[in-house]
Amino acid sequence: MARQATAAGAASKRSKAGATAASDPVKRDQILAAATRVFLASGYGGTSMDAIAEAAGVSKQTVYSHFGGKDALFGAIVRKKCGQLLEPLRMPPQTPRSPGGDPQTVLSGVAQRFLELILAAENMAHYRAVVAESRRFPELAEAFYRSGPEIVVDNLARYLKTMDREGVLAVAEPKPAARLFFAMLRGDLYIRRLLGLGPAPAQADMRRAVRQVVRVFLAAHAAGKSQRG
Amino acid sequence: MARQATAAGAASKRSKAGATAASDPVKRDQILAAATRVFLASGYGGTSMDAIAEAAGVSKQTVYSHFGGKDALFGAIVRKKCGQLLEPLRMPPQTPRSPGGDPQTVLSGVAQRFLELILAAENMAHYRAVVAESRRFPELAEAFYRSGPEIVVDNLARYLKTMDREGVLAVAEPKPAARLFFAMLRGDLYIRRLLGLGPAPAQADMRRAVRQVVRVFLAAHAAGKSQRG
DNA sequence: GTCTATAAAAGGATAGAC
DNA sequence: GTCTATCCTTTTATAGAC
Repeated sequence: MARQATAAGAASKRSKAGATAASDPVKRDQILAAATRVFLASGYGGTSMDAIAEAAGVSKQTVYSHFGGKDALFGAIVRKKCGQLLEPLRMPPQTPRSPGGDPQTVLSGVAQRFLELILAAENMAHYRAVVAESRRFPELAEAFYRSGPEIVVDNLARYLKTMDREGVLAVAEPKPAARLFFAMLRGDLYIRRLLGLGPAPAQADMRRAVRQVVRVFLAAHAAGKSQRG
Repeated sequence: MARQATAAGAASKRSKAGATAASDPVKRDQILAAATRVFLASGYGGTSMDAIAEAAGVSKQTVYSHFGGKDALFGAIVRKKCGQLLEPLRMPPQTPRSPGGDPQTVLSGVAQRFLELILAAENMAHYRAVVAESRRFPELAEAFYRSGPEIVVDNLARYLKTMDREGVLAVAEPKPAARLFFAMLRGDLYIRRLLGLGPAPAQADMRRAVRQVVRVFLAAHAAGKSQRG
């Protein structure tokens, strides 16, 4: 567990405040990267600390020095990936105003980027691991939900609210509508990949899915209607 | 117990040809039931054969006699649950013709039953296990897909095709439309339960979700439109 | 701070009595 | 056919040299 306590009369190690056990950031990143690869490839139960140490090119003891144990290491890699989840979506300058373009264009862009994101192999593996261990690590499941699904819904809901106010779309309940929009994108392509069935979908498949979703969504929320969802 | 055997000259057990290893169906069901509980509660990696034997009230050797090993046992319980997946949906007499009622009623019924099905705790755990081990057991993932998602889509697509032909709905591509319908139902309620967040959804939540999905779906496929999805 | 070597425990699978 | 007892590998975690 690495504790400095016990005989600490007063500041035994004055240099570099924290870092009681290990501090080399290079080794730490090596371990983190290797652990990510192995954990996401084989799952929590299927991964041994030996495998991680070997993949990282360090000794097992070094892994234990940097992270307390298997649970903590798994938590660290899952949390890190949670933090990076939506990075690809922040590429476009994300200006809060001037969304640029008609709703169909905007929604298609959002859908396309979201679909690519959730279909990426690394993110699929991450989701698989979080779901699989959601009982053992409930706090990781919650961190994931808040880092991904919740944020994209909030962002889209804000946009939909604006469109409704401007009379461009009819969206009485922005958040449920946004949730439905993303649910539609987690369709057959997604489930099949999650189960590891068939090859990765072609760009054409993804574009077809995006078109279908946007079409249905817009049909339900055309301006002038008084829909609630 | 207590058998004199050993000295049996000829045809010690002429009765019951097969059954080289084990045959007691009661014990077998005990093991299967216990294994289902433990595997679905703790996952493949988190479950030990000792735990299964104890939960079943038999010795570990008996477990090995009935099923070859851990992998085979896991496969057996997953396959069995795959076969039972859609049983609740077959309750209504499932007459191939005369679906009875307007599309909104029919679709609402389908949606309600499907939502209850996928939100049931046992089915959630089953899905979690299949997804988690889809790398180690690809054939189980495929069996699941064919036992559940594929069948419900085919059934709904057939109905939609009929409605399209009768001019009640406008569904140019029944299967993609059916896939989208069920994707919409795997929405926020579903994801949150899959991640173990919050309590089980109330009936009111489910009905609200069903209403939203059916409303959006019907808006997109109202008769007279020439939608493709 | 990192490595080598080892302790301590758990888990999958099997042998042999009855 | 089922149980008890055991084998042996794997795995988590730690101790001690440098």
